[in-house]
Amino acid sequence: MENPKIEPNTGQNGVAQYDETLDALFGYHLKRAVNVLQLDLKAALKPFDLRMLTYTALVLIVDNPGLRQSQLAEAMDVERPNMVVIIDTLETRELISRDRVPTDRRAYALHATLGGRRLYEKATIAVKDHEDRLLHELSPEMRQTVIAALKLIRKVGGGAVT
Amino acid sequence: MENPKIEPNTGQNGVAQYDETLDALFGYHLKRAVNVLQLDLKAALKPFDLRMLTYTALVLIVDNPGLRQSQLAEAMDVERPNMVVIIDTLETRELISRDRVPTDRRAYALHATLGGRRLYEKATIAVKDHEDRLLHELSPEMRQTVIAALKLIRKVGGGAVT
DNA sequence: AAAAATGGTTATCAGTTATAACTAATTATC
DNA sequence: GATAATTAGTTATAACTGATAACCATTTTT
Repeated sequence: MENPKIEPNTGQNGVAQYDETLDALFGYHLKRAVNVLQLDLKAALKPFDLRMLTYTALVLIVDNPGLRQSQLAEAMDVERPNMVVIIDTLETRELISRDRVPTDRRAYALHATLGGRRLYEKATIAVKDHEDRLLHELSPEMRQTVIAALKLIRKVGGGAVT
Repeated sequence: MENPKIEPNTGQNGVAQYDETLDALFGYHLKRAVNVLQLDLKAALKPFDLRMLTYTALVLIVDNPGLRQSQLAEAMDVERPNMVVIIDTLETRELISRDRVPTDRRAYALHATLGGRRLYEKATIAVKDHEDRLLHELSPEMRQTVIAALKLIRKVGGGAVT
């Protein structure tokens, strides 16, 4: 009872690599895998000076020209105040523009600039490369199953999934 | 080209629910599902005044009595300085104790108290309930496939997976 | 016209994550 | 055996993410 259970299964530094309780949790595995993916994604986006949030925002703006900030915030599940700084950095770098909407002078319509679209293209290629690299061991059927499972989780817990 | 692509597929507030570029990314789906799970897990742990990090630390300490802080930090992929505050909160609540190691007077051996073990039991039941709730639509085979896929990702990107 | 709601902003705060610099103690090196 | 290098834990600090309250300007509702 005194010796850590980890002993029979230790990493290079004698450090715990396995825990029965955590291993039994689905969410634990999900979180660890996401950590791995995010670390690599972060590195993949670094050359473009983009972070996950700024990349996602750029993608949504390129794909949905004229989007309002509040729509973008809702789509990204980010609070409106936090959206402001994300948009600010993209606008400062002249990747997007905030254009006044004539019909509603409170709102801004977001548009990607030419530079924004170019960066989007290059960054998206890098992101796809990153995914190919990390997922190459997963068969297409496996990927499909996983994505289906993830959508089910979202449906149960988070509301509508399209 | 002006109208946001979201128009044909909008949520209750006319907000983007779908984006082709993001939808094509495995990591995007993974992240969204994790967000849903974590939100629910957070709520499940709240009655015990535990957060994900403090719960995980408690679990590892209960399951591996005598663990050192640095081992715990490495197991949790947390920097040592950040581990200190996590351990502090658990110790302040008398869920664990820091015991000096006679053979190495620099180190602390971490042990759960009786109260810590009891909270562990109750919290773990709540966490399992939470998972049952959110994963009930996933068949056992599906769960197995997903976990296998997640382990493959970790193997490719993050080093050893046990 | 007044009240309520919406779009965006500012300020602020809690939580997570990372780094540098430090003390005390151990291990390695000469 | 003394000195140097390493290790365990700590403190302080900073950047990033995430959430809330309060505010202005402008619509929309009543």
